Amino acid sequence: MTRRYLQLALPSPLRQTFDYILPAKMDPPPPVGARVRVPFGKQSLLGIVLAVNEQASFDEAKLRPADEAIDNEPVLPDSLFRLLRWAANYYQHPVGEVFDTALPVLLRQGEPLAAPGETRWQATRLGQLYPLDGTIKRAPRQLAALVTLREHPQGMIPPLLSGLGIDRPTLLALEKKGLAECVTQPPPASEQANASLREPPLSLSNEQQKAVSAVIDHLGHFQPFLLFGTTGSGKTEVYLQAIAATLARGEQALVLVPEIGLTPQTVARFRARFQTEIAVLHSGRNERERMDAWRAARSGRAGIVIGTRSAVFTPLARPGLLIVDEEHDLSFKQHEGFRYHARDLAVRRAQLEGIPIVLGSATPALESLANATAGRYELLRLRERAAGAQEPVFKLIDLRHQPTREGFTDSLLKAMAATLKKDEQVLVFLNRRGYAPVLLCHDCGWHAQCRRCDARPTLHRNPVRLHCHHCGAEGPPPRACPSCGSTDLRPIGLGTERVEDLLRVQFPDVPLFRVDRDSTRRKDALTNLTTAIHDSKAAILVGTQMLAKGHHFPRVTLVALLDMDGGLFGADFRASEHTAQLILQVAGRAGRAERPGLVLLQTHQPEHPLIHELITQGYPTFAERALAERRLLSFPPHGFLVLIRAEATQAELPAAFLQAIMDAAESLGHPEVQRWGPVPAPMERRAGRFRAHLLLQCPQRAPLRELVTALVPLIESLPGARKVRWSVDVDPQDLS
DNA sequence: ATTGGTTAGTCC
DNA sequence: GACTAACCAATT
Repeated sequence: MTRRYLQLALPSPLRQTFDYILPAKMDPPPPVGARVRVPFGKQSLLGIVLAVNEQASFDEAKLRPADEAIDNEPVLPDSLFRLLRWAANYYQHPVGEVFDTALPVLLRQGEPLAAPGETRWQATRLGQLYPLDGTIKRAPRQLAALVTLREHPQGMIPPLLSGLGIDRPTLLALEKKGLAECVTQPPPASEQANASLREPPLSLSNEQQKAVSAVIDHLGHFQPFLLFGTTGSGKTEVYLQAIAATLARGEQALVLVPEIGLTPQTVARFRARFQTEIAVLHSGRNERERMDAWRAARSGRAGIVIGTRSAVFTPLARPGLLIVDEEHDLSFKQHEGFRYHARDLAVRRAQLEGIPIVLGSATPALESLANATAGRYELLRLRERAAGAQEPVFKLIDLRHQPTREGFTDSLLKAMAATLKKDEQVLVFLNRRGYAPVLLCHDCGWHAQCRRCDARPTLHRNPVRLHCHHCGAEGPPPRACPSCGSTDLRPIGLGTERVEDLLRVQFPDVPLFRVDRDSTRRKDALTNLTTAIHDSKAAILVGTQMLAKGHHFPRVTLVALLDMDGGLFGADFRASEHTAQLILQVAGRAGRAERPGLVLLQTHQPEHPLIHELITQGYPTFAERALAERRLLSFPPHGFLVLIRAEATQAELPAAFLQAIMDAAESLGHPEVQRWGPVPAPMERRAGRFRAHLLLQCPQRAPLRELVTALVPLIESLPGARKVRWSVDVDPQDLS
């Protein structure tokens, strides 16, 4: 009798799999994708079976037997299992940690796959065909049990079986012979996703109808769509009707939304339309709630699954449609650990499942636009705003040679007063929270500096604090200048708190709502603010990008962008793309109902081609220009990037380590891959650690992937690898 | 001698 | 990452 071996993915940062002896008691062996408990050093860990092999790939004398099988069926469907293995390879991340990120915490701790009552016993294929007059005749109880199971091909729940006098040992004996199995089965039709609607669908414009039909025509086949529709053009209704068709086929839909976009309003809109159970997955839910939602999705009970980034890993019993809303949003990329991009993985998943995927945005990522132009995605345009709503009008206010009061020009204040007088609302956007970004000594030029970062802490007023937004350090501001003793310390620059103060003086009788991370920290604060805003007539809303995403304020007719100049000249190659997206998102808040909107942009650069082209020609023209620039530089999507980061408390270590990587890479060939660095990170010191980068760049994906695949094992064996924190970021979203 | 703190190596 | 054996240095 030859020994067999389990190849496992274990939750460990080591980029390898581990082999264990398959103990005799595990018969039949756990299937690929099942959880197994094993000893690991002095610990006991749960691993995922990647393969059952006839041979070990490790010194057999050192192998230990596995302890216990947790499941007798795979935890994930095959498509998802393959997605995760592919992702571990693509993102060069340890496969064990990849599975760890993808599975609910409770499942990783050994919680049963099925909730109580969800397991069913059934005859296996062999059990269906097995001759009843053969050897089993000598085991009458097993024979009777098998006959009963054969009569119930949809499976039987344990209480029903014990009611018929069939006990567990008998069933286990049948299982051991491979004649019966205990599985978590899709629930019977009565419990399955319900396709009927609670409320009738809205009527569609021609464009919307075309989009819905295009998606429905491809149900059952892989096809990516880019749904490019301006704010208010009714993208959500397209999703809803495509989902309705998916449910009608008895299939499930998975909807990914940005972190900030998963508001109770979003979920409420889905609940109002559909009869089916909706599973919701986001960071605000506790582990028990996540586990329940995960099970509802996996069992097929929930027809719709809505969630943020990590929900892309939710198993579906009958996958039918994938949707990524606001697909350009940065929150789809994980910025630590397993640095996956949920939008990209969603496309890959749709391909593995053989189902359509819709990427929706008013301001698509340049990558997605390029994919549409290249014909890899089918472009669905929604140009008209719904129900007669009009496009907002943009106007630039030249900040040069103009007196400003705390950042406001006179013409802006006048426009605000006029709007408020009509009982309409004004939205003032400034992407900087706190009171002022700098605290400066007027006598000697000293300014406050974070002790652990190369950054200035932001002054907050309520409570009065100096707060570093990069490392979280905070403390009271000095009462006198530490350098010269002067008490003339002045806040320089604008944050939302300061704008709030100024506007309360300027418009004392108008309700003012500030919406940023600080004002919405308390539970339900955001909900309370939005309802208060909806209940107000004239009002001023001051806020950061939190205001720009996902919320509808029908009374807002004037949007003021105080200062977008900062974003335009950011060092990062995506800075202008993100700024353009932000400008249009904020602008999209204006005039959504029957009232037309006005958008005022204050800028020192009124002739800047980006701003000018964006507001006169629109996003597609801007995108064309931006894509042409990217092509010249071989930046994404006309080239591919891998960023290797290193950080350490000692200043020289990161650069030295990265230089060692450069030297190691020398012997690996692939001269077509460009290497930049090592260079210090844009903010060299952050949270007390010095940081440096190495950028690998190549117009083609393949050579870059080959180089990185060969390089990562070399990095791991480098002597300095344990002295610095390092990471490999495939397709980095930013180069900081 | 004992404790505490760092370091290098293993984990199948 | 978790764990440990090995080492060194300061503390009793």
